[in-house]
Amino acid sequence: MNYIGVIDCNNFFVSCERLFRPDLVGKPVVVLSSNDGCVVARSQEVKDMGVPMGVPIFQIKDMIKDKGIITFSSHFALYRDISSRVFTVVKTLLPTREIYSIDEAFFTISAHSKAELEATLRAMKIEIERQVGIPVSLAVAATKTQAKYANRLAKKSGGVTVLDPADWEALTPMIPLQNIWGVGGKLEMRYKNAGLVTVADLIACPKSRIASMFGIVGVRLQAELAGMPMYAVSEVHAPQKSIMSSRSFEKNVTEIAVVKDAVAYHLRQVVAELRHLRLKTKNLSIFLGTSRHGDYLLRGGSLGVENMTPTDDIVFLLKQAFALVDRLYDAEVPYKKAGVYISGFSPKTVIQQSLFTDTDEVTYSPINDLLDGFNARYGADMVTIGTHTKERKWQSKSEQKSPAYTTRWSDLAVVKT
DNA sequence: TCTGGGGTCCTAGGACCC
DNA sequence: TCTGGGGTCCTAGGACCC
Repeated sequence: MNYIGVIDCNNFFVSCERLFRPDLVGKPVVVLSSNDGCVVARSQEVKDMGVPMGVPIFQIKDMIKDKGIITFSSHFALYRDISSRVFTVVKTLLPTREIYSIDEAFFTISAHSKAELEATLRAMKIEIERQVGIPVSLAVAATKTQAKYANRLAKKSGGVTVLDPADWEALTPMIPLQNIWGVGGKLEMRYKNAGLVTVADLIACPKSRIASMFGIVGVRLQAELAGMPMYAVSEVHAPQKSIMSSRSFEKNVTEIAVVKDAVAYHLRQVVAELRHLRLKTKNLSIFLGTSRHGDYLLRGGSLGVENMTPTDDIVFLLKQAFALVDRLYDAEVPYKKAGVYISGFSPKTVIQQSLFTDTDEVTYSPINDLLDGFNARYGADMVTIGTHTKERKWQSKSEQKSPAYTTRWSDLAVVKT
């Protein structure tokens, strides 16, 4: 029988930090979001204490102190590097796989018997852990959605779970829809209001009713849960459709100059990535956000422009981004977040001339190549363009970051013998 | 006092056309 | 005096994921 599986790293960010701090194995560890705002990864010990995912750090301050929880700021360069090591090994074991996120991949596999498959997966788990040192779980079932659920079971039962169709069918009356991949809080409520609580309920519901109440998303979910794959495992990574950069401010910001500095920073980030991918973009939008917990909740927003001719020119885009800020910015509103979003990409080599091209649009500043050179040599964003204020008043804190063990020479781990 | 960031896909509703 | 309706396209925002 053919199966679809998912492999993922256990407590990935925490496991990455522990890789270089073996003394922390068995101790309670959390990794914080940027701005050190909330918990984004928890070790098993912390999960067992009942600390939920995403909890604001200030709410568990006492617990951190009392129970000796060790905290780290997010360190994405490290996690990305470890991630690529994991997938390099995975590739040798599972040729047909689709990398889905920084810490997980789908794959296909076939086997004659359940016992044989379990033994194969177990051997893979051991091999990955031996080569990279990050603990992983593997689970397989008939579809991606079923496999994601099987993976939850794997985490509680030694890291490997195989669900054949009979296993799955027996489980469906006991699985609440809220535990299913693709069902968040809002959808769970809507299903509940329609009298659908478990996976078995959804499978038994007439397709026409699902279609009229929940649209194409509901129909696909039903099929996946019934064992008919709607989402194939695709080895080729679909080209990225958008690039975003955004960050919360440490404090509320009301000066437009500071907002513009932040927007200029994010624009430099997305354009650097765009140029690295050798792409050009048509759509540029900026967004300004307010606190999610105040009187100005609905005062943020976004605004975009579409260019007839795709571009990767920082000077041109910066001018447009600032014009968007001028239109969106409201002096009465305290902003807490800003970001830049680009989409509508085409390859850099293709010169797509529009019939209606405004000649202003195709100008290209030599500053771009200059910046690329500086960035390559001295690291991203050493040289800035479009900055109004001296300090980065908007920047967030990241006070407990681990050393760059794998991406900076000076932070290499030292082996003591 | 203090609540992440980067993605994807889908849909509701406005603008526009005839 | 009487004042349509259906289709398409686009965009902002919603919902979800990790």
